[in-house]
Amino acid sequence: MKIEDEIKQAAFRNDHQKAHVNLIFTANWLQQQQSGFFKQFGLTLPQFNILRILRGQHPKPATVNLLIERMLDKTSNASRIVDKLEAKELVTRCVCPSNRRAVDIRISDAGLELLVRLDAAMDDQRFGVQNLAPAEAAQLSSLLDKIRD
Amino acid sequence: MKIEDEIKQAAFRNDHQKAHVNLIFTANWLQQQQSGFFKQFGLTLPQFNILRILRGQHPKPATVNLLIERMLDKTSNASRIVDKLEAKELVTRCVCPSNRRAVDIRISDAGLELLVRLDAAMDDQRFGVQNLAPAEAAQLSSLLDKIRD
DNA sequence: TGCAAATATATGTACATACATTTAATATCC
DNA sequence: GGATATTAAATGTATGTACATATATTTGCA
Repeated sequence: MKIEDEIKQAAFRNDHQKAHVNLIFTANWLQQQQSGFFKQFGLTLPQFNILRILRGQHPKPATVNLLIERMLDKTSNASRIVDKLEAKELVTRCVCPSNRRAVDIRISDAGLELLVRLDAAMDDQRFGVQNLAPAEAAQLSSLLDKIRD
Repeated sequence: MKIEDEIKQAAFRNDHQKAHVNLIFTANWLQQQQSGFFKQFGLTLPQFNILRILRGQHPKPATVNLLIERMLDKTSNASRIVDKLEAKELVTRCVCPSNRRAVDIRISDAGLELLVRLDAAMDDQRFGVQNLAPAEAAQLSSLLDKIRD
């Protein structure tokens, strides 16, 4: 659906403003699609992102600092998200032996198993970007890169 | 900067996954740019969005329902955002005379004056979408519309 | 008329975000 | 070696988000 109809607003001032609003709106739409998906597995999107980073490190540990660096949203509070994952026993946390200020965080076996199930489910799930032809997807990435220049 | 470098991740599985991650990342980046901007004026982004809707209605009142319909993020809690705006005396709220279940919300003179200052400041501010040529901005909108089909 | 359903908003709870501050451990410099 | 600065993580507070529930008002129909 065109963005004008989607948000029931009169015309935009120009193509830039329209693209801007469309970008915020669409990313939000995508995030809602996904959070509904993750909820089936008892996870939130940030929790999933952290689990995925931990799998990338596995079997090496990650510190909170490393999580913050790698997270898509750099300003969020990794420490408290790890709290929730630890409560679900999807990760382990223990003081780093070589630097007792830092904390070694590792994905647990239960966490790895959960991600396996998620991978399978995600392959079945068709998120919106699948509506684009491969060339269109590449072009979208290129336009987005330009915005952040 | 290319998205691969931005999030320090190895190659993506395909153009679709890359576009997807890029979309979430970029919209987040934009929102952070903006929320820093609005903070100078003592507002958050959702508060600004609601003020803008109220200005669009002015001098007619809006109800909470109307705000929810018009807001970009439809699931957020308009009632409590109006609480904050009311505390700053940027809006007024009173029971609708013709339907005492509903509440008439209006932007105050102080709210209108704040938006005038914001408009001026936003014209000076160059958000990322300005990096795109007009045709590119139009194409971005068209790609985003396709994703939500 | 009176009672149930629908509507408009507000409130409660859990979680996430943004940002400042605190606590503890380590590094640095004199 | 000891005071000070730096670093890593956790915590506090205010705000926003998501979703369920509560409260009040109006509507509609038996």
